[in-house]
Amino acid sequence: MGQFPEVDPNLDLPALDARILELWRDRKVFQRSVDQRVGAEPFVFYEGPPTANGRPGVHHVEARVFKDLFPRFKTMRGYRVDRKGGWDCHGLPVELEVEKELGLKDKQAIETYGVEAFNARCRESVERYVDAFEQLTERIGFWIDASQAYRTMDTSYVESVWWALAELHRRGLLVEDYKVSPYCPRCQTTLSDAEVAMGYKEVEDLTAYVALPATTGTLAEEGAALLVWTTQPWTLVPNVSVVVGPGIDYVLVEATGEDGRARKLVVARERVAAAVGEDARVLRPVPLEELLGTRYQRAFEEIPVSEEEAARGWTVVADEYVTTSDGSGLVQTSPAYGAEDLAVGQRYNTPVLHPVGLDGKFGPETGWLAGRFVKAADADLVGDLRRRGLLWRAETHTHAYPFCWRCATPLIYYALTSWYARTTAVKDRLLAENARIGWRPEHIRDGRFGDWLANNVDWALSRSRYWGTPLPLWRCEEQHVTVVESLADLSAKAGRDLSGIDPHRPFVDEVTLACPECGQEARRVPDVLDAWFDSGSMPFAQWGYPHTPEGRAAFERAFPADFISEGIDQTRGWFYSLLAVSTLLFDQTSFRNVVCLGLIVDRNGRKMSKSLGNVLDPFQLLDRYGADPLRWFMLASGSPWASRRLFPEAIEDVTRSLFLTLWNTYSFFCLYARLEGFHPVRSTGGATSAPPGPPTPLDRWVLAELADTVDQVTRSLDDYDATSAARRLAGFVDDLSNWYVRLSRRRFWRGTGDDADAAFGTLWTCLRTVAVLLAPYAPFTAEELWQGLVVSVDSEAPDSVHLVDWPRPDPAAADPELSAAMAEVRRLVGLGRQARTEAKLKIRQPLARALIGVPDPVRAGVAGLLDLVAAELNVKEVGFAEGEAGLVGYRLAPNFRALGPRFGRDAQAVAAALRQAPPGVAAELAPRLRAGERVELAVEGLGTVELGPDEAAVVEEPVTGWRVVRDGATTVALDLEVSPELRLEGLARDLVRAVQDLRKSAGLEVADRIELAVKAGGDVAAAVAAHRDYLLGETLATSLHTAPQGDGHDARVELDGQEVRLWLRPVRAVDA
RNA sequence: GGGCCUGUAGCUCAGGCGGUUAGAGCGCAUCCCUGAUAAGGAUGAGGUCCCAGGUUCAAGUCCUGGCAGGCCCA
Repeated sequence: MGQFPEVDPNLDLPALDARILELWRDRKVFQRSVDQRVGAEPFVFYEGPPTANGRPGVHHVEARVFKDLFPRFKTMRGYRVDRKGGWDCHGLPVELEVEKELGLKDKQAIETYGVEAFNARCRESVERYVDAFEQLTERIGFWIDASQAYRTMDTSYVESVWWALAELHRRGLLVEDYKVSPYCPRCQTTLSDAEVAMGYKEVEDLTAYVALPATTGTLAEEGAALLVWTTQPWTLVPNVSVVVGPGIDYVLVEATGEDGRARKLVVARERVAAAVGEDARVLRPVPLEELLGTRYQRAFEEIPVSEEEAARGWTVVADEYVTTSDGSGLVQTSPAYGAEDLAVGQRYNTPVLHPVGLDGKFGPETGWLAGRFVKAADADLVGDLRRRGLLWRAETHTHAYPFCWRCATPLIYYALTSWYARTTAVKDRLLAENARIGWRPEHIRDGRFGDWLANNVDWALSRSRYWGTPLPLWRCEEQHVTVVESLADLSAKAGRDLSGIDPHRPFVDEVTLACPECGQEARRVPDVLDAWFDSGSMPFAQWGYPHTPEGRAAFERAFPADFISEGIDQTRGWFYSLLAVSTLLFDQTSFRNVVCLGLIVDRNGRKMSKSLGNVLDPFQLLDRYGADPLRWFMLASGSPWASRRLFPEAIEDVTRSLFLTLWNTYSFFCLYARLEGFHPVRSTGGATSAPPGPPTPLDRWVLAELADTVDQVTRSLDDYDATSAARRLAGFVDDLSNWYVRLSRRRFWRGTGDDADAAFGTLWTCLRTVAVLLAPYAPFTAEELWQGLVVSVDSEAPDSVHLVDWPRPDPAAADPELSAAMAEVRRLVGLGRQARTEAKLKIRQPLARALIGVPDPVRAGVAGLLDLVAAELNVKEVGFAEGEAGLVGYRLAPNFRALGPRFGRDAQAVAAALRQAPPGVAAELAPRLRAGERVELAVEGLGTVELGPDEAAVVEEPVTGWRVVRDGATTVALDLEVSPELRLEGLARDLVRAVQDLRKSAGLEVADRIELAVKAGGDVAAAVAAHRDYLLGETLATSLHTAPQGDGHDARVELDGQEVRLWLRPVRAVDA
């Protein structure tokens, strides 16, 4: 058997990390931790692929640490947890990164540069950033198999996605539709709702109330105009109808405008004051029937229209979506530029004017507007309306407007054709499956995510871009669509071998097919796929399903996932795409449990962003503090799903309060275990265990706390609650260090008997178990402890903590009564210290007696621990006040839990009577209540009331003239009298202390023996004489002189008002 | 404008089912202890538990309405 290591009391975590990383590599620990569970029940984890379009930030550490914790925990619990990495490679973010690098400004520039070269650069960019992510992954100890990582750009992955689309098409769930979408004119692409959501900004826009003169009916005869409100004046150019609400009351009002001209306007009754003005005069109601079909003058007539079109448009129609929450209650429509507008246009068969180009600029048919970006034309358009007398009022209006989340260009709503996944067809199934998912936090299920699903709309999949999975759709002149589901399928349909082709643009664009229906040439639909569909397909696409037998087997083994974890922003990103894709294809959710994570923000609660300059570089933090404190911070502070403030001091705090505390305990153990030759004993089962030395109450207490910690940590982690588990574990480490070890120190010195064995054995068991519990959280520190505590002394133990089985809670060790009693003891010690502080009597001065009072339920437990109180308070004797005749008084305390329900509003009166019971009454009632009897008490306003022992608690208190300190029902009375004997004893302790200081400054080891000389007079000399053995024993002195004996270390100290001279010299080992 | 979350000490955060003394850590001040020592501990100051109503014998906790911040969506 080896020896425990020498431990450097200074903890250097970054150096420790490097050591451990090497150990893991050498011993292939990750691989073995998975392999040793061969045949075990699988626990399935899915890696949500990060988009490799930039350097990783601290938020990536957050997600990756959670993705590491639970798989490690489950592995130790006996599951087989395969962890396949993954990378999201496609999509606009990557393209934008490359555009920036190449200085390309728009799609035209990309075409000129060449799609093949552009996509090659995209591929390179992705591969470059993947490297940085892999470094971070290793550095933080995130165990995931990077060598087997799936990449959404790989051929087999693309083929799987093609299969998915083909499958949807077969089932009629992939359709093409003409639809208005949020559109970025700079990127020249539509955006998904999730993308739009990322780019809302508060802006001031010019809004206009416009008076459109009626040209038919009674309104025209009266010279009235329709008042419409728009936040986007440019949409009046392609306007084709005005919509009113069927449930809304309209009126005709007369008012004078800014230009001094009186007008008659049709407006919703509710909106008169807001839209027209307080002084508007209501002339008459306008019934809906009168309004409907009324024709009006176009606001702008730049765009030529045919007679036929003119006949179908520019009339008043009705639809439910009109509200009176703002505007005038009359809404203008331009079907190509608004989703509701298009719906109304289709319903009433209005013309569609589509004068805006893909670049967001007005086309040539718009006359003076041609070539202008629509949003930039608003001001001039309003000016033009004013000149022509059609403007009622214009004003700026602050509202949230969507901008392109990557390039910050204002989006416009724009009609294009797109391919859609018909998620609305499976909406009920989405909702039902969502109900089965274990969400952390739970409110996401019915709140944010459930609402989103309830309002589900079809998923627009088309992107008019370059670097993405090409839509596997080929179309001929006759508009017949052919769907391809693999390269083999493509080869067959194209009539030549294309199995080696890169399934990206431009290569697949060049492949043409003979249409199976009509034989004409079919060309690929040029769009690529929304990258969210790629990542949502990972459950099967990561295995190349269903194109190979191995892929099919792997998918079936690992579907659905037991656990995923990502930022809460993925609710409408990956969480949705995963659920939607798997429900469409397999009619079930692809994940059973999901832990959502909040934002990591700076110390002021602001988002970290490059522009604010408040970004923390994870690599710098790791180099400075090591991985474990950062991991712990992510896992243990606050709520994972709330945004959390991260700054260096927060990590330093973790280091100090947890890791340094643990490290001190560990180095303390190793120091004395080496010194005293302690070895854990191997039991027959092969595992080492604590020796069976008789445990002290303190030993039993700490083992009970340990058992409770194992139990609670296990339960919490089973429940995906990392934070509660971490708090319990940190609490135990604190208890172990600052209570168990502190009170047990002397047992580790010169201790070879049963008591020392029990102490060493207990501490070793605790530290060893902490190492195991800590392993999923802080894999580096846990490993270091395991190596030192176990591997160094037991060659047959697992050679890594990460190969160890998770500890089972030990119900036999749990002891809630002892825990409660010890908590009370700690409260007593705190009160005793307070008494000493107030009396200015330092702990080193022994005192004769203390009397205590504690609540009845813990009394028996505390009785067995009184020596701990005595030792901590340096008091000779501690006793309950009860036995001391004349030294005890009683109070009665109300128990509201019992009194409240029984007495209702009189409970307060009963409580007061109890509290104010005179000492004599309390003294008489107390013993009877304790004996379980019911007693009678006079209560003002109620007469005599009978109370049971559960309704009134007895509090006993010392009533001496001593220093008394109280906290609730806990009381300590200290006898402050210092007798001459106690004084000498105190001086002896002072002297010991001074000698120890000298030993320390002389550089002696803790076990060195010394010759000692003390030159002093008066009481100090008397103290030396009276406590000679104590003095020698405490200072490891073999002889005591009254004067220096030659060379040595000496010091002068002042004790008891006089100078004392100390001298010492180490004794050679042979002399001892 | 809507949905959800959050609001407790100077700072970061705990506070099952409502129960009468609201806690911890950090920071600050004053001390103590020291054979874990470039550690450890104690005591103290510091709180209208965001505000206003309500329910209740009893509200940090439950309800309603506000306010502020965050996230998501219009």
